[in-house]
Amino acid sequence: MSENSLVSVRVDTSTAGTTAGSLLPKDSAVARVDGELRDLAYVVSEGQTVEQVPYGSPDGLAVLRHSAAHVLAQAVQELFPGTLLGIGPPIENGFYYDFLPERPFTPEDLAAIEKKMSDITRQRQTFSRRVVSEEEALKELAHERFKIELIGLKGPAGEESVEVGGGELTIYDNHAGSELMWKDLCRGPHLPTTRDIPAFKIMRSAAAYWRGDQNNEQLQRIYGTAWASRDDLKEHLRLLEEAEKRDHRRLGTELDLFSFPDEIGSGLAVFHPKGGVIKREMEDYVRQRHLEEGFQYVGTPHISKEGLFHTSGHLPYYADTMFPPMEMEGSDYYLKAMNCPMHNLIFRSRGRSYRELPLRLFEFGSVYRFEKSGVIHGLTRVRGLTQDDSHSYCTPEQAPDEVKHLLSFVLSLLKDFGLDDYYLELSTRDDSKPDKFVGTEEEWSVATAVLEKCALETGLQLVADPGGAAFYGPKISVQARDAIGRTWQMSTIQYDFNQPAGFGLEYQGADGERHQPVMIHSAKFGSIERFIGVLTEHYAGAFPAWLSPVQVVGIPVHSDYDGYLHDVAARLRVEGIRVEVDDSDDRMQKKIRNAQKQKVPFMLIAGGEDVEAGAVSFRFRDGSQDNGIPVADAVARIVEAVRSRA
RNA sequence: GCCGGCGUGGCGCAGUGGUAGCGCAGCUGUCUUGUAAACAGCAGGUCGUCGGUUCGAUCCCGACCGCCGGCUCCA
Repeated sequence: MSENSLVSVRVDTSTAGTTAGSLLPKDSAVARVDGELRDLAYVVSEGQTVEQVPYGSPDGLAVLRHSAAHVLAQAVQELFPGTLLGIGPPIENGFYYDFLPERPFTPEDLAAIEKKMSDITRQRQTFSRRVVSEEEALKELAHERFKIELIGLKGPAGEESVEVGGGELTIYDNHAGSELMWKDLCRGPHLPTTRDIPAFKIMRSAAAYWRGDQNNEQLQRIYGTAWASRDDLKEHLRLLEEAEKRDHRRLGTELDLFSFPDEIGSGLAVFHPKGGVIKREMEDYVRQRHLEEGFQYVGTPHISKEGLFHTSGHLPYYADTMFPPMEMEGSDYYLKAMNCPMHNLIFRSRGRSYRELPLRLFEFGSVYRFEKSGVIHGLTRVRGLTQDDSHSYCTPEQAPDEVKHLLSFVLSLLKDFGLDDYYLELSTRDDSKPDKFVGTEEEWSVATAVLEKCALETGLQLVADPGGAAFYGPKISVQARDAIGRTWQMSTIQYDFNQPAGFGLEYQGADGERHQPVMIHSAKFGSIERFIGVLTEHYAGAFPAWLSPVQVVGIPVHSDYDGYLHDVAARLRVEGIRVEVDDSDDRMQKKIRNAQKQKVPFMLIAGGEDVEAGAVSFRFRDGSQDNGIPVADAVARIVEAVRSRA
């Protein structure tokens, strides 16, 4: 990321032997010397190129966050002697450090730790780098068993972590004056002193498995955020607050859209009338679009005898994530976790001709997945969900066109729901775990090549996801970015050569022979529930008019005009508009406030002036107004806004 | 599933070893005139569930259920 405007110095005879920092402007966090990040204290030699790495640059931020992580660890060890260190890398927006304390941290502990960190930064302790041999490192860090483990893991050059680089081992010492305050195994680089960390804040503590493996010991992780300035920190905290206001779980309650009654069970949502409106509008629209795209609407039950899921191959693989079976009349019945097996039976219900292909079946299929208790999250991770699920049965030759067809269909649908910022992900099999995937290498590479080619043709960014495939075939997924930049897996398109074989699916070809079709699985929203959750956050609850539970609220300036607005409402209602008149005893101002809080797209206000003119006055969600609009025009305007899905 | 935190009227929150309050919402009444909160009164909770400690538990302890933050996982 070396930009032209940044200072770049070539070391000559006169500057050789000085430090990198002495050649750079004050706002440099570290230096880049011949492409490598170095401490500002790095002693340069002739012929080297020294570049500035400002605090606000990506590398500068990573360094200052890493330095903040060190300060955190130092604070923790000063307050809680005996606490062992894990790792402490910079991450997006901040940093964390993992610890093994004698007892987990309390909120009070975190406050004390933050205060101690401030003390350390005020002391202007220097970070100084020291190269050590492996023997020295093992000796100095003998009491830190996690660090010892990392030293043991030190691989050849190229395999690097924040603790141990590929080449040499280094320890960073923190000095206050000449006194050694603390040290940590670290490859660096760091800011010159603890005082140079411009702004930080401790955010939360949580548990994390050592080296990310749930078979390992669980450590206590402390998360912090750190920035190049106080203002940046404030802005970050403001964004977090903003995100919290958009949280679909909160908006779901405030807007009376849905809830999760404890009595039903974890991860099982009920949609209230207002959420039901959104759900129905989405479903109606998507059903219509599927019909237009050549899909046939079908219906299947929620449960099945277990044999079906053995045939599909799901049961031996995914019994863990299915609800346990119910025994009835000598058979075990399972709640379905996927719809494809049942669609396969529809395909197989009679002989099929090549003339019917691609045969496209579609339904809103409700499935149940026993997600682990800790992963359930609002509408985005539930145990009962409805997929807008389709299966296209086609010849292998037709498969590429069908995938392309589905991709463009999916993308146009997302666009209609205001999501137009996305990238694709290609999930492939993990060759090191052949037992998790069914089918031959040949089949996988054919299927993967088809998906990859189609994905690349969209011109969208394509990200690899090795090992992320379903057991029966590779997958393209659409990762959509919402209004505040978070990404969500929405649509999926999967190429499956396995289930057609398992179910013995076949069609009669033009040659009179029987052939096996391939099937392309696709969910456009993914799950209706998740999509509603994502849309809620994307729009911060202010849904476009066509999806709004209440599209128009009539607000009389005085109760004398209730009747007039009821007449206006009736004219809207015959156009299919969801309209209410607030004829309660509240003042007009209160009614506006209520409608505003419910994020109603159109408020129609009427007083004496409007009645005389046969008009109404618009107030929009953004607070702007358009007064004295003739009723016929107002109706037309609202109808148009809804019809155009604007 | 794991670690930690939390669970008080519909919602948001106080609070205490001697069976509970506030704001909003609700109901009733009096009001209502131009773009984000009129006023008054009333009603509403066996303090998540089940055990235990105690003369006595919403408060202390345990289990379970649920929620939250992470980790792991996500066909």
